[in-house]
Amino acid sequence: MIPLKRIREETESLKKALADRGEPAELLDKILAQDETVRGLMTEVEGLKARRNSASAEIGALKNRGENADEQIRGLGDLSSRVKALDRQLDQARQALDSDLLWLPNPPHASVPVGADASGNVEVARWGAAPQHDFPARDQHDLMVSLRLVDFEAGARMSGAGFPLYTGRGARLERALINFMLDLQTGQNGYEELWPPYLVRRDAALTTGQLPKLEADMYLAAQDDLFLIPTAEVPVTNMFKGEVLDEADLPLKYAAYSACFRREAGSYGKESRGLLRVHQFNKVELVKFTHPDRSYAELETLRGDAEEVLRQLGLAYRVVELCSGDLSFAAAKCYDLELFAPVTGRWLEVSSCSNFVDFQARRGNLRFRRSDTGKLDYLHTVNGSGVATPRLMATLLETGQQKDGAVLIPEALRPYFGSEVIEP
RNA sequence: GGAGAGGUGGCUGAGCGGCUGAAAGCGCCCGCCUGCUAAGCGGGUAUAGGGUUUAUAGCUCUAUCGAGGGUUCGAAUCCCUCCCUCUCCGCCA
Repeated sequence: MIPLKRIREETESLKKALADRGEPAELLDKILAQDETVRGLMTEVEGLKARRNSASAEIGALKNRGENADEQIRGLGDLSSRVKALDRQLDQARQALDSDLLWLPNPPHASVPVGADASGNVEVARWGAAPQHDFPARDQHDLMVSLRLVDFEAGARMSGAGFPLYTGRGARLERALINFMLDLQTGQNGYEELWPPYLVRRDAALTTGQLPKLEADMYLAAQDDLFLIPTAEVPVTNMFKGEVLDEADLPLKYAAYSACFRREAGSYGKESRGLLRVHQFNKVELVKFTHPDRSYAELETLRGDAEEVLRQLGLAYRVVELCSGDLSFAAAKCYDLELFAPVTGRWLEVSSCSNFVDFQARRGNLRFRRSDTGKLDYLHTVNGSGVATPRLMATLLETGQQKDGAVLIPEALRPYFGSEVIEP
């Protein structure tokens, strides 16, 4: 949420920032016009209210002295009904304005490269090298099927395409990955572990920016009007909704495992083969509540914490800074971590590390008290996956496969998986 | 699912038609005092928005006691609807 004052004062720079995102300027103009209307009505109704209030105070004073106030009361009824009518108009105008404000995306940070779409993204780091297999290597899908790690057909039978059923060693490998990542983040990286609810209320999804714009991307449990979380970011970011934190406690760092549910409407075909794009998946999410002055520094370290997962597993990856046109709705700046899947031959996004600055904090009313001034201020939220498992498993399998059809498990994962190899 | 209680400031908690933007306590800030610490004393301390303004200073107005509606000249206080939380019972992993 962008404060109105800023929209008024920095109209032109905001228009440019939104244009960089590919967002048309009309919405901003509409908001400014509505703001004019609201303020005009406000001035009018507040003047009337001031008159009404002072007249009422006089009546109160008279009555307290036991005097008659009938004369003063007469005539105020008319004023009151005018106030009521105007108030109604004002509410309407304000509601229209507020709901439009919720559709404005976060303007990109000054450091974000300008670009129209993913082609404008900038690679900022690269690590490791994927193996060159000197045998006919299988892709992630074929490996999962032949090693019976995932039963895609059975999953589809019960839930439809995109709901993988992990079986046997596949289920164990999935569990190993989750435990490995949680231990890493809660251990050496110092995050506190959380295990959040998977269903959230509307207002929680509004905080993080899924609502109102991205409602169609989420599953809805209609009977109770609860959304299945697309990421643990949603519940975790809301854990301090409406609360006031102490400045000295910042930053707060949380690592949360959750299942994630995404409708991914309209994205089928080659992109979704195997585990490349699914409706339900597992993920360890990292969330930080930070001081406004520190959020960009915290974004860098969070990105490092997510990268650490990939490094310890010895997988080749790159870091891509998203350009303005590819940023998600709520993000001001974002790095994607992409694994290289050697057989599929593509870079696979396994994490988005974003700074949302005060955008989510304003929507969710997440505040802290400044110790120097004693004043309330919005904190900043930073989060990223650390990381999502499906493409991680896919890359792990493609990378670790051997000539004989077995898959070598990375050393860091062996204590969790309980074995160093998946035999054919 | 059934029955009851309740939602007030950073927190606890009074108030139940006008003198209440809201007692008291805690916390926090400033000052005093005590060789350190603790205690004590005095003062201050809600948020948002509009107007005015060079000003995020000041002044002023308005709103806010879960949300919305109603009664009234006037509502934290009375009435209605909804949301949420808690307790007990039932059901269930």
